[in-house]
Amino acid sequence: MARRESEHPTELELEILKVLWDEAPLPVRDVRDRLEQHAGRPLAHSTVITMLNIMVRKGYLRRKKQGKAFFFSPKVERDRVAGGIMGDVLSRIFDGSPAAMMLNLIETADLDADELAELRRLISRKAREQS
Amino acid sequence: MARRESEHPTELELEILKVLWDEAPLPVRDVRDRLEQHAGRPLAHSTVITMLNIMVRKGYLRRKKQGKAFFFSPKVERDRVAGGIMGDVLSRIFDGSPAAMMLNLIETADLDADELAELRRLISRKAREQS
DNA sequence: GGACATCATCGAATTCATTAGACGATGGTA
DNA sequence: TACCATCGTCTAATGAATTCGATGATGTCC
Repeated sequence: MARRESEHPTELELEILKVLWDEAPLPVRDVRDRLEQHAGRPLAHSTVITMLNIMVRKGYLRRKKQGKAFFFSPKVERDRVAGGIMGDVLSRIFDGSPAAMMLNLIETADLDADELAELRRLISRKAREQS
Repeated sequence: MARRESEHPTELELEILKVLWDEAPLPVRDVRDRLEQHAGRPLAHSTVITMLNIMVRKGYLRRKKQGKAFFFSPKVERDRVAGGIMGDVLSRIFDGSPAAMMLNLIETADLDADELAELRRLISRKAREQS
């Protein structure tokens, strides 16, 4: 046996999603251009089509014919994908402890005073919402 | 062409690291047992050996002969691996914005008041350290 | 010493992710 | 209409991750 299909977008899939979250629907050619510009990823036209079709099959994208070409749009929300990946990291790396994850974040990411203040603000707001 | 080797431990590699972070050095047989017990991952003996050797090659583990069998130990620290993965997610998913990452964490992970309070405490402490 | 249990090496099979060329369809244009 | 630019499908190659059997080396015990 071997590995099962990943339950989250793979790296290239994520790059493509980011392109389409920024702007959609887009035809293959434009996706290809933006991948090269923004992600520094020069790919053959057919490579991009293949990826896009796979992503449609996986349910990440939808496609619709406009004129003679297909246009692609995200079918999954950015926050949902991010949340899925975060939840995965949370359980797999930090054994489900948000505090451990957060601690690692504030130690690893090199945060300045403003950023720390903003994080604290976010937490306070969340705490108020809950009570 | 195809994908380059992952710069972080893969899923199975991470399971193995977790076993060895808990207790090391361990011989293959014990690693295998713990993978089955803790991670619900029943693998053939040779499979585990293969993985362990790959991980030695990648620099994740070191091995030493004790008696007739090899014993394996982590060569990378838990915090460093976690930090590497977090940094990767931070840049790839959240475009390098810790605040965005944090926001997602506190929205996604279902945190109670105590946990929120602890997170705030962590941030305050970090802020004090910096000033 | 010989049988049996242990342990590691090697090679190989599978599957997913990535990459792209060959080829055919289609529509516009000279 | 004949040619060219576009666009999509299909097929296939490569490599990483995972999985394990066959095989051989090395002890241990009676």
